[in-house]
Amino acid sequence: MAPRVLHWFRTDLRLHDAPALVKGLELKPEAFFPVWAWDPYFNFDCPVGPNRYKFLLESMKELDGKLNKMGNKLHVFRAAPTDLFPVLLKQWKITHLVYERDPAPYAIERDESIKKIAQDANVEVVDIVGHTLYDTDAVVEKHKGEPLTSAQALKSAVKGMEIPRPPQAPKEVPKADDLHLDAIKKEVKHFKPEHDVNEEHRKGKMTAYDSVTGPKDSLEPPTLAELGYDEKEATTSIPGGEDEALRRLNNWMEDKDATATFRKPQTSPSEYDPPATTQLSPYIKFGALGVREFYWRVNDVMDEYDGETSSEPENLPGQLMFREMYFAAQLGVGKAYTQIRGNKICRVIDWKLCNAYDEDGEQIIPRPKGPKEDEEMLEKWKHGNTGFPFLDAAMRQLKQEGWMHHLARHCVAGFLTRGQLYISWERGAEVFDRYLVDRDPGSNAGNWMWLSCSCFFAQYFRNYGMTTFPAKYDKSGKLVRKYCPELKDFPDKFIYKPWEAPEDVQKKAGCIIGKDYPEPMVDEKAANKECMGKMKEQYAKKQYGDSLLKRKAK
DNA sequence: CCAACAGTTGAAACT
DNA sequence: CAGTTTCAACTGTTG
Repeated sequence: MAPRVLHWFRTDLRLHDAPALVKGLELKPEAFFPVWAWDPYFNFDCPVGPNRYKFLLESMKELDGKLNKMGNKLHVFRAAPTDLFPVLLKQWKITHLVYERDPAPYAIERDESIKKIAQDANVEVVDIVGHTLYDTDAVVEKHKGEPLTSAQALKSAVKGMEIPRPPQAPKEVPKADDLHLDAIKKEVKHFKPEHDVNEEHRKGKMTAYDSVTGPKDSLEPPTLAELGYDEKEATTSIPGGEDEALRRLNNWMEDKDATATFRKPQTSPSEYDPPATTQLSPYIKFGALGVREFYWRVNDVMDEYDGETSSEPENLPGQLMFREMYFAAQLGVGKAYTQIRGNKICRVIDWKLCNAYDEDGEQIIPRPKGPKEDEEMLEKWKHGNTGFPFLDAAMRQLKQEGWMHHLARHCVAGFLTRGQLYISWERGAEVFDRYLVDRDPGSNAGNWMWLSCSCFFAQYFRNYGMTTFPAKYDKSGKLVRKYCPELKDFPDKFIYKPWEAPEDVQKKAGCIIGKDYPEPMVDEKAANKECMGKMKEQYAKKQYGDSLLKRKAK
């Protein structure tokens, strides 16, 4: 029987460096069906703001356009994959289901179900590594099945493993044939949400799931309006799509000095136009940029470079290695990786506003509110109203652009958790999940554990100064002047600490502290001292998240 | 087993 | 006075 291939796009919205796509095409299918399942899980169980949707939709649209030129299209269905695939496989007489492997816990569980469905339908599943540089399963196996928690451990584990060169982008794809949409519409279960963690974004009516095939059987992705989101709130200036990803990559690679001598800790978090880092993370997240393409392009530039190059972990390949490490940590821990409870690598600290669980150990969604005072502190942090200009600028940039420089993420994360507010990193990760365009559960939860000294990093007495840290990179307060415009006329001297400016300076700047911009919400030094004392106590317990489960079992 | 060391900082004490 | 060095509430990895 001639192969009939369903290519399931998930982490690979691209044609270049697409090993799974190439593999499917090598089967020489008589019919080829590119599919995207608009999965309710990502819409109702994961926090997601308008910017990430905008970026995703642009990336999907561009890929769809490229497939159109080759006489095909990206067929978007609005259903849970487990409801959708049994029907598609049958109606389209699929012989091979092909996809790029996704090493996140939700994806693994989902794909296991899909594999069973495929097996029952006598369909061969072809899953190919491509979202990561290394095969994450192999990395964790090499580490005796344990999660990896250091760059060094990753280095040892991947010794001898090759990173393949990316394959060429296909120039043509076979056509799909009869879609049998009427039968599909009849057979696929209609989805109704039980809960919705994104209510705060849905100002309009949510019609996205009214039909499995979309309005007029268009098989288009839902618009922001269909999701009930306000399009005006999608304010990011980072455009989605593979073309833009490659344009940005090429642009960076042309600057051989910057590429070959890149040192992350020395890049300024105050630069925003353009930023001091590559800002390629959103593209990698959705697979608009192939990570192996990025890796090899950087490597080639560094190989050919005459001068002295920077080294890991500070250089560009080193950044990608952190990503690999987080994936390998996440895979080793499993579903509990994004929370404290049940997470064996995560230190238990008596943070405020931790996740809540019912008697069966299921997380209660939405989370019941904590003490009013704590919730108010979280809100101030979330919306950039803490009274610390650099922190507020960074948080407002996050909300507006869906992106923040890595070192600014350090600064705001330190403040929320071990630095000043002593609020659980779970809350911080949730806010980042909501607003980041590049949100990836492995890297995001991983970095939050790192910054809160819950795992990966332990020197809790190394703290970020809300005024000193930004000043190290930029005395002029560029980022503050851009994202906290009410402070833009303060002199440099006071830009990170306007509350210290004398009254006449505040008047001249047209901004009275406590009226036009908030007073600092805490005494930075005093709060930090208190936090460090608590961290010392909590560290002495030497307790990890898996112990919370054991106690429960008794 | 132990020692050395690295780990995306800050502040104070130094040249 | 600007730039550099040192130490400070620790832990995990490596040899």
